[in-house]
Amino acid sequence: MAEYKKTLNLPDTAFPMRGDLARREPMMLEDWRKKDFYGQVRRARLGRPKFILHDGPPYANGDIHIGHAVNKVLKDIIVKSKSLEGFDAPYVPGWDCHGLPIELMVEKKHGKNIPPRQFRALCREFAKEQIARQRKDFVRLGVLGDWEHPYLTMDFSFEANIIRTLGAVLQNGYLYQGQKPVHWCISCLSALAEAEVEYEERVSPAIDVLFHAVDAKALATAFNLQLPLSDVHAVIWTTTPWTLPANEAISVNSEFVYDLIQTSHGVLLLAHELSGECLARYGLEGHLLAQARGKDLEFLLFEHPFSDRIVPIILGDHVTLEAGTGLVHTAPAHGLDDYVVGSRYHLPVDNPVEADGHFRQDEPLVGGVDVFEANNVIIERLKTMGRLLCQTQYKHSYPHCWRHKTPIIFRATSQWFIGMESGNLGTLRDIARKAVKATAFYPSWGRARLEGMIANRPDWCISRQRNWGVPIAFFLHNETGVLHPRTSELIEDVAKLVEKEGIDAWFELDPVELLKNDAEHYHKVVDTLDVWFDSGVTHACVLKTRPELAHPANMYLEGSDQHRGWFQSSLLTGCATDGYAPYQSLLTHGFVVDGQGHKMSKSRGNVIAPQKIMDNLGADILRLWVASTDYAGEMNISDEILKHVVEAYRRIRNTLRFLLANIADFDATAELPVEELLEIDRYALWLTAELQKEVRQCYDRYDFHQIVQLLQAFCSEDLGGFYLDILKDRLYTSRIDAPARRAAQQTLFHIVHTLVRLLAPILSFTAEEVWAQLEGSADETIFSKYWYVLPPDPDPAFITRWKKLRQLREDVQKELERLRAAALIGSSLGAEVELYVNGHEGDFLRDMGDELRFILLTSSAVCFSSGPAALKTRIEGVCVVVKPTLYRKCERCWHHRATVGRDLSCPELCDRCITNLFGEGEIRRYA
RNA sequence: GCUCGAUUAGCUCAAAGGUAGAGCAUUCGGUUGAUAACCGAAAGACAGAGGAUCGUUACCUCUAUCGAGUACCA
Repeated sequence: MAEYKKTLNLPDTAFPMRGDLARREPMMLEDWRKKDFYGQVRRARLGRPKFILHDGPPYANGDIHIGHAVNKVLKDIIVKSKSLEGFDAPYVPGWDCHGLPIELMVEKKHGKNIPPRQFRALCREFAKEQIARQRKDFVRLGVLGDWEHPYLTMDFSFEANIIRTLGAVLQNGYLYQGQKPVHWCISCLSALAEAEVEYEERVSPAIDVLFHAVDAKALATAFNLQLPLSDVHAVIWTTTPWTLPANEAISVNSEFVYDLIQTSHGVLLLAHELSGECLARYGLEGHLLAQARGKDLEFLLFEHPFSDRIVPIILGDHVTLEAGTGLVHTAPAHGLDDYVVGSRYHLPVDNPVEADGHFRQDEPLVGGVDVFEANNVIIERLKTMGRLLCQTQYKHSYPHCWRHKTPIIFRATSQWFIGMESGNLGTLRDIARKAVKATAFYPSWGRARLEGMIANRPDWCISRQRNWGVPIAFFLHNETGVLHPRTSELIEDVAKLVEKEGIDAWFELDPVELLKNDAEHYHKVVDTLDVWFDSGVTHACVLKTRPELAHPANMYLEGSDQHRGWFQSSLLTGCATDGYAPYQSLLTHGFVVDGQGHKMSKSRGNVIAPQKIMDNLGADILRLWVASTDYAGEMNISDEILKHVVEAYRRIRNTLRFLLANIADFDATAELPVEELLEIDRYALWLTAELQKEVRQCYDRYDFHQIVQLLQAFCSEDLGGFYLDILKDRLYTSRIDAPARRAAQQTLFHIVHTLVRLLAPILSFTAEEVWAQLEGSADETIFSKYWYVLPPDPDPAFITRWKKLRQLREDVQKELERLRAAALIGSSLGAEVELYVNGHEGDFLRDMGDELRFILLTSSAVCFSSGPAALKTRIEGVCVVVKPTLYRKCERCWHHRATVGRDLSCPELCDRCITNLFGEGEIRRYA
C-alpha cells in the first residue's frame, strides 16, 4: 500500500518550515555585508531616477528603543520598495553628535572641571561609542544602507559646513544678536530653543499684589472724578512672585473697562469683568466708585510694592480676562510679552537673575537667593508691607527642560537669533509658509500642524553657552559688539581650519592668526550652536555634498514629534539659505505604546526592547509588526500582539515553502507560454497580478498595514484555501513531466517570484532566503531586481466564470460539512457531487466534464440537466446534491472510483493513476 | 484652557447611506502526501444617548473613554 506514495511527486525543499530567525538572521547579515548587497543595489540602479529618503539623525546617546526601530524599518521599507519600483534609492544613515545630553553623560563619567579641549575629546569619544552600539542594532534590523559611511554631525567636514551654512544664514540677513528673554534652564546653564521645552503640570503660588497709586489727582482725572481719592491700589495677579523685583510696569488692555471699588482694604483698581470674581477671592465687599477705559489709564504711576521704584501703567494686547485682575505685572526681563510691550515703552530690560537661577548678590531683599526660594521671601515681604491681598495655590502647565525635567525660567540675556520677520529673500515666516504649502504630507494633517507652528513661532534662539557644540564662529568688536566687516571671508577661513582639526580649531584659535592687526579690537564669540541647528542643516552638509544624494530630498520621515524638531529646523535653515524646503514630502509616524495604549516606561514595566524582540523572535517579526500596524496613530505593541505577528509570519513562510518545494524539479529556463497553462492556473495568475497591482499601489501610498493584510489574505484564501489545495492532486499524481504538471509549476514559479518581491521590503530576511533558493545561490540581493512581470490577464468573462466556480466550491463545502457532521463522510474525497444545471448560467460546468471533481476536491462531480429537488447554489439554476461514495478508494490518488480494481495487475489503483504511472498520462484543460 | 483625531469581533486591520469583511486567535471537525503543517465549519463586533432620514455603525448633537497638538497659562 504505502509503496504507491513513492510514485508521487511530493514536495521537496531545503527551505525550513521554521524560520529560526533569531539565530540565522545575524549570519545572513554577515553574508550580505561580505557580498556588499548595498553596493550591488547601487550599481544595479546606476543612472536610474533617484528617490532620496534623507535620514534624520538619531541622537548619539543610549541604546535604540522601539521608536528608533519603527522609524528605521519604515524608512527601509520605503527605500526598498522604491528600489524594486526602479528608483535609485540610496540610504545614508546619520547621527546627531553634539549637545548637552552627551556633555552630561561625560560629566557623570569623568566629573566636572575637565579642561574644555579634553572635555570635547571625551565627548567625541563617547559619541563614537554610542554610534557603534546603535549602528549594530540598526544593522541587525535588516536596514539596507551605507553603514560603512554614515554622516556624523561631528565629522570635521560636517562641522565646517555647519559654520558655512551659518554664514549663509547671516549673509541672507536672517541672523541677529539680541538682548531678550529666552527660555533658560538653570540646570543646563543655557538658553533653550522651543524644541527643548516641554510643558508639565506644576503648582505655583498665585498672589494678588497691591501697587499704591502715586498721583491721586491724575487718577481722579482719568476716572473723571471731582475729588481725588486716597489709598488707591492697582491689583496685579502673578504666579511667579520671583519676577516682581524686575517689575517695570503694569499692563492693562486699552479696550477693557476698569473699576475703582471702595473696600475695607482701600480703593482697588480692577478690570470690570473680573472685579466680582476678585472680590470674592479676597473675601471683600465693595461698591463701585468710578469706571474708566484702559486707554485712559496709560502712564498713571504706581509704587513698586517693595522696591524703591515708580512704575507706569502701559497698554498691551496680551492682557486678557481669562485669569487674574486684568492688570498684568510686567517684567521685560522675564517674559516675552513683557519684553515686547516693554520695548514699545522703552522700559529697561534689567535682569537680576544669574545663569544658575540665583539673584545677583547686589539685589536687595533676594540677593543670592534661588528664584524659586525667592518666591517665599517675596511673599513674606509683601505680607509685612501689607501689599499682599491674597495668596492661593495655582495648578497650571509650566515650561520644563526636556532633559532635566526641571522648571525653566524666562531670562533676558544676549543671544543669537534666527529672525522670523526679516531677511533679504523675504521674511523667513513667509518663505517657510510657502515651502510648507509646496510640501506633501503623509498623513495629511501634518500640514496643518507644521503650518500652525510656523505661523506662531517666535524667533529661533540658536546660541548656547556650552562646550560640546559647533561655535558661532564670529568676531565681534570689543566696544560696539558689531560683526567684523570681513565676516563672510573669515567664516570661510574658520571653516577651512575646522575642516582640518574640528571645532577645537576655533576654541583654540588666536584671533591674530586671522585678524592680524585688527585682533586687539575684536573678540571671538564663544557661544555654541543649538544642536537643532546642526541637524537642521544636514541638507546642506549631506544632501548637497554627497554625490549619490540629491537636494532637495524626496522625503523626510520621522516621528510626529519632529514637526517641532527636525522638520522645522530643516525647513527654517533651508528657507534661510536656499529659499525653499529641503524636502518634497514629509511622512510621520506615531509613538509606540503598550497593548492598553499606555506610554512605555520603566516604572510601568511595559517596555518592549527591540533588541529583545530580535533576539527572541527575529528582526523579520519586528519588521512585520511595524508594517502591519497603522503608523499614522499610536502603535500598540505587547507580547500578545507579537504572538499574532508570529502566527501571521508562519502562514506566509509556509506558503513560500510550499511553493518552493513544488517547483524544486522545475526547469525555469524555458518559460511555458500562457496558452499552455490550464484555466485555473491562469485564474491564479490573475489573482496574483491583482495582488501585485494593489500592493504596489499601497507601497506608493506608504500604506503598509494594508499590504500585510493583502499578502496574508492571498496566502490563506487564494492560495492555501483554493489554488494550492486543488493543485496538490495535479502536482503529486501526474507524471513528473506531464504538461499539466509543468503548467502548474510554471504558475507556482510566477507566483513565488511575484510574492517574494512584494514582501521583500517588509520581510527582508525571509525574502532573501527565498531568493537564494530560487536563484540557487545567495550571491545577489533581491533588491537589485524589479517587480516581477506576469503574463497578461485573461478576459473578464473568464474571470467571472472562475469566481463562480469558487462560489460553487464554497457551497459544496458547506454541504460536505453537513455530511461530515452526520458521520457519513470523512475526507471530501469520500463524497460524490451531482449538479443539476438548468438554464445557461451553469453551462460552463458541463464543459469542464470530469475535471470539476478536482476543483471540488470530491471523488466525482457530474452534471445533469434535471433531477430531484436539491440544494440551490449561488449560481443561477444550479443545484447540488452531495452523497457518500460507493466506490473503492484508489490507494494512490485517494479518489474513490469505479475503475479501482479493474486492472488486475494493479488492483488498488484507478484508471487515472494507471495511465499516469504506466501510460501516456492524463490530459487536463481546466484544473 | 483651546483645537483636532480616534472609538468596528480576543488581536491587527477593512468596507459601504439599505444583509458589516478579512487574517490571526477560539471551539468543533477533517486529514496525516506542506505534518511543530494543511483543509473545512461554527461562534464572535459597529462605545453610550438623542436627532435628521423611508432607512444607517456611516450624517448631526451630546456623553464617556483614549490619544494627539497647542498656549502670550501673567
